[in-house]
Amino acid sequence: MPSKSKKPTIDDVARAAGVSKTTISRYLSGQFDSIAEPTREQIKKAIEALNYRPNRMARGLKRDRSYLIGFVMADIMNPYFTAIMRGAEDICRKHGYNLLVCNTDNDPEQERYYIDLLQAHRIDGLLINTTGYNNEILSELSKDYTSVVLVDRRVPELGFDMIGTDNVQAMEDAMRFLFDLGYERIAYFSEPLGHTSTRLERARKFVEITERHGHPSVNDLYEVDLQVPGQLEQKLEEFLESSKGRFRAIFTGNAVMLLKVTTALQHKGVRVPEDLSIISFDDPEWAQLVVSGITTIAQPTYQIGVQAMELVLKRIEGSKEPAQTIQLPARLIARNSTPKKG
Amino acid sequence: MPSKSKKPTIDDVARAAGVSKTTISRYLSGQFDSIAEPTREQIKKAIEALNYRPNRMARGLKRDRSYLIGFVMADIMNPYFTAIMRGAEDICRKHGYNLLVCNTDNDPEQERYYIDLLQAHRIDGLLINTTGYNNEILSELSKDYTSVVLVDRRVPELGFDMIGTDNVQAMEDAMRFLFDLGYERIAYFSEPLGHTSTRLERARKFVEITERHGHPSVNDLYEVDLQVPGQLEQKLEEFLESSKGRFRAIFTGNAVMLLKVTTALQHKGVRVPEDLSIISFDDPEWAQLVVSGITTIAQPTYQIGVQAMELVLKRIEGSKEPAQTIQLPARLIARNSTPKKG
DNA sequence: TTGTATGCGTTATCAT
DNA sequence: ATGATAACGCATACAA
Repeated sequence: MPSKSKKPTIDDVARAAGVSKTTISRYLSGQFDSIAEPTREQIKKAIEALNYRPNRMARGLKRDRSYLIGFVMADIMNPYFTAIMRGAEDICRKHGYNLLVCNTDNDPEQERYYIDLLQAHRIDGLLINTTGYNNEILSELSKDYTSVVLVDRRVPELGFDMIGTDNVQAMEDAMRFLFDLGYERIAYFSEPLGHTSTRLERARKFVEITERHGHPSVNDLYEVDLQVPGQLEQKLEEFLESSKGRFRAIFTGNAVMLLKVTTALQHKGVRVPEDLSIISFDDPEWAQLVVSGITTIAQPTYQIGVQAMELVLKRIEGSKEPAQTIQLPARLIARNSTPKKG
Repeated sequence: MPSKSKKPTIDDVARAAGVSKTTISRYLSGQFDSIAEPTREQIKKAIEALNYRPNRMARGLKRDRSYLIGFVMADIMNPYFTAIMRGAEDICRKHGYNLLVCNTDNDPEQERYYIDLLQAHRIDGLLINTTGYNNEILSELSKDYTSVVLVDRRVPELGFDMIGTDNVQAMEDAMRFLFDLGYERIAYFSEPLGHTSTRLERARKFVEITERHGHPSVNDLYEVDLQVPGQLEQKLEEFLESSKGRFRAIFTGNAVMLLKVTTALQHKGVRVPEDLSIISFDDPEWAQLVVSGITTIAQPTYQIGVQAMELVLKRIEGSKEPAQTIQLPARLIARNSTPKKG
């Protein structure tokens, strides 16, 4: 048979079952009690025989629902986002929706492009980890009936549901942990703060706590752009020099930074924890293996994904509750990279 | 204004621009030369004023094209698949398509569920890393005009395009590398072979090469189910015992196994590479950090994703070329975990 | 319990 | 260069 074997439609099924398409439609939407037993059987057989799958584009057009949910993240290769995606995907599947995954590389333009595309697909909901530079667009999106949930990064003025880690609490726990251990000098290495709420919250809290303890504060907040070759090495050297002889630690803002710092340290021949201690946000799978265990702050990534999806689904089902901001607690995992002084 | 601000349609634009919807449609599909300059301007303005986005469900219904591409993988949290996804996504975006990401956990039933759902969305193409238990379904899918490209795992009887790593060559390179170094005993640790072509190819080749060299062969092929607690530790112990005193190495089938093995070894107090050498398929970011560098076989994951997407797009555009199987070369990265004998 | 008719937002055919 | 109209596959209001 030549290639023109198009997919069967509801009309084909109706014909095969000897009833009208309305009845088929009823069957498809589960209104079994208003269908006679024998016809129900007929329909079932016809559907199986034809291997019929209702066309979601047609259904979506009619019902104004796509059963598509957008997932827009900065970097889908980053295990942090991947874990969130995994959680979101699990819930999504359970509810018969599909995930449209988009990668922005933290580029506002790419983000805009994708929001447009997703709008064209008439997504029912959107999970987004926004660059923070497309607020007006996001705001309009929500006016058009699309439920938006902010993931990881917050944008208060948008009034959307938001879910992420409790960064302030996490930072406080971590700093207290370090001070209790006797650290005299702590540097915080972050990617450029920009408009990224996560980075901003952590950095600000770091400065605040560090000042409260009479430490050099701002001077030990290092913003490094990992795209610029040599920048990390230079700032690292800067800190190592200025903190020579002190009981010191480097605190990295995420697993990417941790990997880079650890690698650079290894090249420099700096020993962890003998010469320098390390602690980091995120808990990559390899944290326990490197330098006999790196102390980390594990974020509930999977849970964030799960709850974000649950939130958006609730909105899609019509919930009109006021927007909520959920901050899940992080968990500090002490390992050998942060010993006690002495 | 209350919530009923539905999205503008092509009719709204037509009205606003003072022309018929046909003309708008022409404009949208880029047939500018058959539209007068002034009307073109009108239309442009109207579209911007209304913030109009053509509805892809409607367009899809009419043109029988969804601009959606399915991406069905065993584990979207595994960096191996993530890297592939990243490559696929990059190409996808360039062509105005969207990725529908699905996670199967290697479960045939979940795979079936998703194939169904994707069919309902009338995906134009599918990238799949199949469990190998749904061949008939996949076969029918392709009859219905859906282009399928196999990623990573092959299923010859399906006659689909396939792209992955050249496992045979990679295994040969790695084994020669080890033999040249003087290894007397090599164990291969794989996840359960099942129907997974990748695992089968590597394991078979391992046995073949090992026999050719007069080694114990099959006995040193370990299939371990990581879900079963203690199984890895037990088989590890088995090998360590039986190979005591020999110049030996463990070869792991992927990064997941490598992580587990390395962790277990660390707990056992086995030193790498003093007591035992290690080499692994995949090149996770942390490979260079652990035990002063683990020798790996890096697969061209990003490239696989790129080419897989390019293949599927070519099919969507109508290519009728015979199905091709592309095997990209892997790259052995020698590090300190595999020293020379003596 | 079942069927008829209309419309969802597009594109395509055929006119003008 | 532009427009009227008929599909695309489904859901729904209204009839019977």
